[in-house]
Amino acid sequence: MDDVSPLTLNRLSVYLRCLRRLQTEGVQRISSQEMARRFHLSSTQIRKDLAQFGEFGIRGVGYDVDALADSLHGLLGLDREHRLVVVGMGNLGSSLARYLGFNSGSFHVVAGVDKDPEKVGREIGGFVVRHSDKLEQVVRETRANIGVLAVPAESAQENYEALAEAGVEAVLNFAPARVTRDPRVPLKNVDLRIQLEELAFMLGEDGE
Amino acid sequence: MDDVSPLTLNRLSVYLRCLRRLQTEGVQRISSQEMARRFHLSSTQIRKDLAQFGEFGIRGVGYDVDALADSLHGLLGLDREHRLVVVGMGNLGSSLARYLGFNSGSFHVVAGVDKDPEKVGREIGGFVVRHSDKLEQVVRETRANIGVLAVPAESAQENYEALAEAGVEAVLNFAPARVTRDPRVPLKNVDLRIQLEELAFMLGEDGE
DNA sequence: AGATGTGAATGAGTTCACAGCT
DNA sequence: AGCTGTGAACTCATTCACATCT
Repeated sequence: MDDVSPLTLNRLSVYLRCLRRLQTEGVQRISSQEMARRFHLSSTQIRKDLAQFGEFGIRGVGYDVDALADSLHGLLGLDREHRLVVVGMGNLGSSLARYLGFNSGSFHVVAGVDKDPEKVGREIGGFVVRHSDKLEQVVRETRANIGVLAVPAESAQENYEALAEAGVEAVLNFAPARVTRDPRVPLKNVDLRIQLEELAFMLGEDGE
Repeated sequence: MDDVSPLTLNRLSVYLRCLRRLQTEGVQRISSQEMARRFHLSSTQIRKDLAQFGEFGIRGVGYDVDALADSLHGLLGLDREHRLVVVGMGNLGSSLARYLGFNSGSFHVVAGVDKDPEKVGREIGGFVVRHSDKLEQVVRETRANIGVLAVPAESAQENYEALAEAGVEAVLNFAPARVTRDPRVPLKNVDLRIQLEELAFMLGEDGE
């Protein structure tokens, strides 16, 4: 299993979501074409994407919805429980803690830290905010394995490093900043402003 | 100006952010190489990306930071004011309203609606929540031009259509659902679960 | 000299077309 | 007959290499 492009990976998540929906509708088998039609995907691409990980279908028939959903679930690492620690409990951070906390499934927010003593001690989304100085200890105690960066752009780098140091295995960065990666700690950026700016550009382009 | 790939577009946003940072540091001129080095980008790519929109640099010298920032700012449509209406004022929606409200710049959250009468009337992030039935009226009154979908997956489609109907020019979708596009109303999906699942996969892959 | 802007070369990602299984 | 899985063709994106300008 060489390495998988982020594009493929995103699509696998999408496929899983589509399959979940089919499950709720009681669909048991589906062909790539039918799935493509229903969810506006490409049937060839579905097959190519899946082919990277094995043969999940039955020729002449299609895919078993439950079986494929289970396979993708496992593939994406969702059979492990993932424990998130949020760094920066400002507006964005506390919103994320509350929001992601609900989403349960395989992801749970287990801790939050902030360097502002004012915020330390508050209870948000099922845990008590701790001070950033205690990050390493917090990670150890809660066995958090994913860090969520919700700090201002200026302090993104240092907090990423602190998370890496504290022992998390991956970081999701919401700060609008380019962070230099530690090769051992995968990083994904989620930048809301970029998304908005992309939309803004589209508006300008073709007029109404 | 044919049409621009989303990848290029995202990078333009990144470049703009880098330039803003250079401005705060008082840097007046920068070469593509220096910029690439500082922010972990590719110098060729910077030049190729910019070349799609004109000639912004001075050969032998580099780019004027202020001038280039202004150009990108305009290119991305940030000299217009964009007015956002949030649909679905649950956990995610109200968080977004508060968060995006702060981020000022060219984007302002001017309204929010929800179909739950319980939520109608609350004040969040500078406006009073209105009922979803009034969406068209709200859009007209506030001159909102971008819709933000923060509803459950099941109702994403109908609310996208309602937004299109009500006259917004583009939609940012936070619901984890595949929405069928209206060709007149550009749609961008932001799916936090996909991001988390991508990270989860990376963890599984290489072990620690 | 030094940096931009750009055709040409390479690489990545997607689609086509069909062999092969059920 | 119908649908999967996949090499081959194609399209899109990135990188290279250099002519061009200050």
